[in-house]
Order: sequence, then structure tokens, then C-alpha cells
Amino acid sequence: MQHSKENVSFRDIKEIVLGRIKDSTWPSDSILPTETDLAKEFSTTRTTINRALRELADEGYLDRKRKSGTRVRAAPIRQARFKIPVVREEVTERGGAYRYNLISSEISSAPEWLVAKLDLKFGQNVRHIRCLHLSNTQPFQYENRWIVLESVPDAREETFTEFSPNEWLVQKVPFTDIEVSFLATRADQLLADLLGASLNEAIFTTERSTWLKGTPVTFARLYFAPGYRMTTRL
Amino acid sequence: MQHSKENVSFRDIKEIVLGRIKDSTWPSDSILPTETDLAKEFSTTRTTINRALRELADEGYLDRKRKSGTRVRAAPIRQARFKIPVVREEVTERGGAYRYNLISSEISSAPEWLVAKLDLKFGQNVRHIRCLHLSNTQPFQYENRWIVLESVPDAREETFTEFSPNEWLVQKVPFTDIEVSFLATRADQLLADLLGASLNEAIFTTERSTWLKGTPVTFARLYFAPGYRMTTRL
DNA sequence: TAGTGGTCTAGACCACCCG
DNA sequence: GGGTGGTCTAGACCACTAT
Repeated sequence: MQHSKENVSFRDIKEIVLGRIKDSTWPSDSILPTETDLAKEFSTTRTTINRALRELADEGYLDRKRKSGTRVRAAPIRQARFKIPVVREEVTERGGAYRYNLISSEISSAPEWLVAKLDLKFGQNVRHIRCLHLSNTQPFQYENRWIVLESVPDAREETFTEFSPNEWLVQKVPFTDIEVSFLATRADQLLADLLGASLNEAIFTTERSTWLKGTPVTFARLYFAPGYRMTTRL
Repeated sequence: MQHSKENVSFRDIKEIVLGRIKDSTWPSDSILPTETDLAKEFSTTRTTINRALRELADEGYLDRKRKSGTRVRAAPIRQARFKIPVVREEVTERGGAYRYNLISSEISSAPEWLVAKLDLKFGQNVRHIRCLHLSNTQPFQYENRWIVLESVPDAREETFTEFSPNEWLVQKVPFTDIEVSFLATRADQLLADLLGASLNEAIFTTERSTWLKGTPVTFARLYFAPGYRMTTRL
């Protein structure tokens, strides 16, 4: 027989509020009571209510504005979160033994499309690396990468025979901004050979551009072996 | 000459801490001072420090555990957030006029792969809808969807001539869990015709499974027109 | 200009987990 | 067992913005 007087947690509040949204106690576009009123209703403080509502807003269920109040979003913004993994970890997480093969590594002047893509100065030098990441003996991902030498001078000497540019960069070079794109690529003969795919097979592809405080660092295209899919629950 | 004594904001703290991580004042795997100590250092309260560190942990930079303290993540978990858009909005956001064409809609017993995918009971009935979403007159997305009738009885009568199943479901059916996958599909002749692609072109594809508290609601494959890419900054 | 959320201070108790 | 983060209370001032 315990009649405990536990505190109400912000998690409880979240659940209750979400319940009232789902059962239309607070229908779409309606305005919730103020934080102060809710705090009274649940015998708690504004701080607790605030955290609950803030997180729900962050999750896309509510829209909050000063003065106008907290409104139920008509169509909740469902959002997915993806981890951007390091290849090695992705391979080992899937239960494979990670291996790495360098295909080529050379210094050249940045091709025009890359200049445009990263907003480089004309004629800047880049190191171009192509390599393969394997899971056991199976190709897992083909990486085609360009590193801006002016931003990463160390990459001039580095040969990338031992470590993949992926890992090397993570270790050596800080970055502040990444742009990631996901797309599909049709396999030409080269890609097919590298990834053990057949010609014309559809290849899931990621592109990453990286900057350090506005300075372009690197651009990479990552081609995954056939059958790869990126999955998330929300 | 103002010598204001402003409060330190949790945003300031976040920035400072992130700075110290990036310039290796606090290198990878090192342990940060306790919240109490940091509060002293910045002449603020634990509450403020806590919020800053909590958010940084949430963003993947820190790892926090009771008793052991707050540790700098060796490889920050970079993560991307994607909105799961409603097709209509995605089209209009890209500046197109949204249009919708129903291709087919019929009731049948769930195919075996779908039974497995959604963990259905054997022999359950589903409504199978195929339709096309257009931007102006260009195909934008081909939708291939199955709705579990036992979970969504209203879908038995609905013809989906006017509204796409996408919008209809958002309006009518609540859901709690979604699983989203992204992959690449090779266009067969049908897909090529529908999307205005050529045979064998690589098609960016999304799969979504939806449940309401454990009960399967619907499964959809969404095929995007050639050239589509999903992009995010982080 | 007034109402609402945004955030900070100050202090407290507690849960988890490492040693 | 004890240290660290997790969270709550209580109260205050402020910033934004609708009216």
C-alpha cells in the first residue's frame, strides 16, 4: 500500500500531451494551454512543462511561438535520423572483417566540376584517391575522393596505402560542415567490375562534401555494393 | 562603455566546449570536468552546463555516463536528419505544380513477401494501389502501396481517385512507428515508362513500413524520377 | 504594450554505475 | 559506497511578436 507522491517527469508530460494530440483532445491547429496553466494542471513547474513541450516541438509535433503560444502541427514533421558511419565500423557492425585496397592515388589540378562543387579557386591542386572497402573478401564500397591540398597539405605526402582516406581524414582533419546527398547510379563496366555487380545494375550512392569553416576540404563519392540499403526506424 | 554582466547562455557553453574539443584542449577520449566544476569555471549553474552538455551529447560529440562522467567521443557520431515529406509538399517546395494520377487500385490477399515484411497473419486482405505523383506534367514519383484492410477498414471503400493514398492515410490513420529504407532500383520497362526514364536507369527508391502500436498498417515503395537526390547539411 | 515562450539562478534529491 | 549525471522545484527576468 504505497501512496507515493512522486514528481511528474517531463517524460510523463510528453506522453500525456502526445496522447491528447493523438486522440484529438487537442486537434490539429489548436492551441495548447500556456506553460503556466499546464504546470498548474499537472502540479509541476514551468521548467518541466517547458522541457516536454520543447522536445515535442523538436520532434515535429508542435509549433511554438512566443506570444501566440503552442500549436498542434497539422501534419507532424516526421523526421529520420541517420548516423553517418565510418566505413570500417559499418562493415564490422554488419559482422564482416574490414579490409582496404588502394586503387590509385595521384595529384592533379582540380577538374572543373569539382571547382564548381566545392567553390574552389581555379587551378587548385587536389589529391585524387580511388579505393575499395571490403567486407571479408566481398567488395563493400568503392570510394572516389578528392582532397584539397591547400586545405590539407599533409595529404601531399600521404600515400594512403595503409589507411583509407576516410579514416586518415577523420583522424587528422577537423571539419565543421558536411553536405551529404543520396542518389542512385547506374553501374558502368568499371563500377560493375569493382563492386562485383553486373553492368547497368543500380548502385546506391552517397556524396559528401566537407568544409572547415567555409574552406573546402574534400569531396567523395561512395558507391555501395548491390543490395545495400540504408534503414532507419522512427 | 558598457561593462554589462550578462548571463552565460547554454549556447555560449556549447560553443566554448565544442571549441575546446576541436582544438584538442580536451582531446578524444578525455574526460571533461564535472558539471559542477564547469559551472564554477563559467560562473553559471549546473542547469545551464547540463543543457549544453546534454545537447552536445545528443549531437554526437560527447558520451555521458553517470559516475564515469562526460567523455569526448573519439569519432563524433555525425548524423543527418531528414524530414519525411508528404509528396505534395515536396513537389510544391521544389516549385512544381502537384498532380496525381491513379493507375490501379484493387483488393487482394496479401502476397507472401508482404506477409513476411509486415508480419501479417496469413491470408489477410490488402488494398493494392499504384499511382503517380507529378510535378507539372513531369513524373516525379511512382508509388506502389499496400494497405492492410483489417487495420484500416475504411480503405475498403475508398477509391483513391481524388486523393493519393499518401495524403489519405496521413489524414485518416494514425501511426506510431515507421521504418524507412533507401535503396537503388534498376528500371525495368514498366518503371522506365512510368517515370520517363530509360531502361536500366538507376532509380532512387524509398520503402516505408508503418505500424500503429504493433499493428501493421501499410507498406509502400516510392520510386523517384531519374536525377532525384536527397540532400542534407549537417 | 502585453502575453507567451526562452532561459537563467539556486538548490535539492535521486538513480545509476564504477571501483 | 560514493561520485556523477538526471531531473525536479521555485522563482525571476527577458525577448519576441501579435494586437
